[in-house]
Amino acid sequence: MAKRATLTDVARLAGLSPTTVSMVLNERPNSRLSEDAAERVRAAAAKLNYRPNPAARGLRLGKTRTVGFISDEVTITRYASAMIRGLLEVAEERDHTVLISESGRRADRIASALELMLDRQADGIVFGLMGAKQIDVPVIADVPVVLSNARSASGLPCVLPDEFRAGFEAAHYLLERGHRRIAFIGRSEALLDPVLSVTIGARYAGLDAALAESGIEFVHQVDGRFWEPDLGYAGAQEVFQRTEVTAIIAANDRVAFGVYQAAQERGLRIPDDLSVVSFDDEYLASYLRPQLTTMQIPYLDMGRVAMELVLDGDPPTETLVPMPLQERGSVRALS
Amino acid sequence: MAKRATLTDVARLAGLSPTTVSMVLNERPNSRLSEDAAERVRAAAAKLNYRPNPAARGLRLGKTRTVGFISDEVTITRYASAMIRGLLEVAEERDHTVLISESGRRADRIASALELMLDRQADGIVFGLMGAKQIDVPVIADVPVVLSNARSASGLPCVLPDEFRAGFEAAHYLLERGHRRIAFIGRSEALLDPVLSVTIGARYAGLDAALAESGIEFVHQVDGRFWEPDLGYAGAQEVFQRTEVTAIIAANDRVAFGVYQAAQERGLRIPDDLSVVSFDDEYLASYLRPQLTTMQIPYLDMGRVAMELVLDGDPPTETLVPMPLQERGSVRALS
DNA sequence: CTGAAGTGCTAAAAGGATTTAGCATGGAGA
DNA sequence: TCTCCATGCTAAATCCTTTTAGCACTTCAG
Repeated sequence: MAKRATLTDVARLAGLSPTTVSMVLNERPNSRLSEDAAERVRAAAAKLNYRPNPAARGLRLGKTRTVGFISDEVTITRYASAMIRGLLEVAEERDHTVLISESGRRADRIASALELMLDRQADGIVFGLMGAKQIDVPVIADVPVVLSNARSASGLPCVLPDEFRAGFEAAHYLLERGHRRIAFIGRSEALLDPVLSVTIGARYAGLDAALAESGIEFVHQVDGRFWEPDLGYAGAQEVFQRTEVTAIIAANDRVAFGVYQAAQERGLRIPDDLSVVSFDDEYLASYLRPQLTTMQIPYLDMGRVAMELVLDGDPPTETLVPMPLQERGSVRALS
Repeated sequence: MAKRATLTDVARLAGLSPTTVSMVLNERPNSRLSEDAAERVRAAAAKLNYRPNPAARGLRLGKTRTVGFISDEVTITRYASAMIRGLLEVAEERDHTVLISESGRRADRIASALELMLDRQADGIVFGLMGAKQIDVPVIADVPVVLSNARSASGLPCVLPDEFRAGFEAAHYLLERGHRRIAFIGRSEALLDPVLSVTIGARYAGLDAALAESGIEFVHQVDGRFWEPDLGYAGAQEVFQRTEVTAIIAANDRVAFGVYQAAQERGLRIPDDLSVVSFDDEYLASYLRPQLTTMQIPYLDMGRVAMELVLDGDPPTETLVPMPLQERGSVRALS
């Protein structure tokens, strides 16, 4: 593989100066160059397969066409990696690349990841969290910063899922299908703390608003802060003992998984005897049988939007991304 | 935030030349500089919070301390993102950063992702696949390339899980605990095609070798190429109808998930009535109850090893990474 | 006493792109 | 005829770091 062609090589071949070549290739607005020259430049560049040297360009421009992505554990866990896909998609569309770094949520590691990105002269920075929480990010003046699925106390621009609407729609979906005796598993005061979640409150509020609109309340609610299958299993058992329901809303898919297990043990068939709706759309949701109807956390779109905001600059304080309903087989319409 | 200090700024403050500063900070071996000068340089650098400009350095050196990672869908799916964690860990230890790009397994997209990385002057490239398959990667002379969880027809250096040993150990684990009547679900001739998998053959061979060592054979095997819960469910039903077993080896965790469902329906309790062992260690494995004993695909370590090989240069043709046994609750020792 | 070797440091070039300032040329207007 | 302006292009500076070549001085060996 021959050495990479430089601007000077192109200029020589085209019989013009590097200045001219640069101007043509960058299509500078106010440079009145002849169409003939432009044509020769383009031909020469193509012939030599010219690629601008990013280091040289970065040195001169102070821009690197690079965006840094720092996350608590988005990259490295399985839940939220769709966020990266969104970031990468947009970056590629806009001819940027993405530098990735992990850091827990320990402030010092965040700071050092950030420093790394700034050292590398990233043109912008996206912070992404797996769960929508509040984080402290050092404020930086130089480059645009956007938080994806997170909020900061300092009011940095952020992208969050529209949990209120999702909560509303989840409940509405059941109500619309005639359900009136509905239980909820996973209510927790503790989760209203922004350190743990900045969106759960909206999820609750959306659910409650939908029920209120129909003039009803949950027939039973199970408190629970740790949203794992255990909670769903025990919670569903509690529901079955206390009252009769036609539907259960689970705080997330893992809780719903537990509900499935409890239902099966009790001989209840989903969705014939019990409808289930939940939140998140983890991959688990499509493995269950019947597959789970759930409100998706839009990691992909949050990634896309965050990247767009960073690249466009001047992002608004808060951007909400819709959580689409994944309609599958766990809900039955009552006649 | 004041403008970033340059080498010249440091030199001025230290009362020395940029040359000297560069030599001190890079600790060049054969430059006999006074300890006094070195001390002054370090003090000045610290005071100005000097960070070398990576673009300038990259321009001069032709190195970027950057490694490109191209994958089919490792980043963007949930299964294998631990590989990235491994890559990032090692990169950080060695003061490198990772550029990430996705591309399906379509040759043109791979080529363009590769071109992107070379454009950006990556010092090395790692290709990572979610499932261990064969891919065609254009051979490049300039930079080291390592395949992680993949093999190429052209014999590029690769890192693969040690499936033979894993197969052997999985079977051995059951045999050691007194199991003799064992079924296997997920045998498939078709999967021996390297386009679909380059490791399944070894997995089978390891299983067979362990049984052979004990002088027995599987009491029943279920063929199946698509390793989803359906196969496990139907396969287990088939096993139960045909014969009596004390243990089932599932081709992967999703198949095992189906086995769990079939067992539960039939009133068999795991591990009391039926032991289950499988492969992969997806996160599903720890959600099942009882949790699944499974041979882990070592994505993290494959990532680490691949990055180390790229950074060290001159990687061997094939490196095997052990697949650790995740010992959980799905196996019972027969008295 | 002279030449060689060693010491501690620096000037200047190189790396490849972008950008500012400005050089010829030709035509239009006075 | 002379000035002015537009046109089409280029020389040279700039971004920041690394590296080569070498300067000026001292010490040592012969």
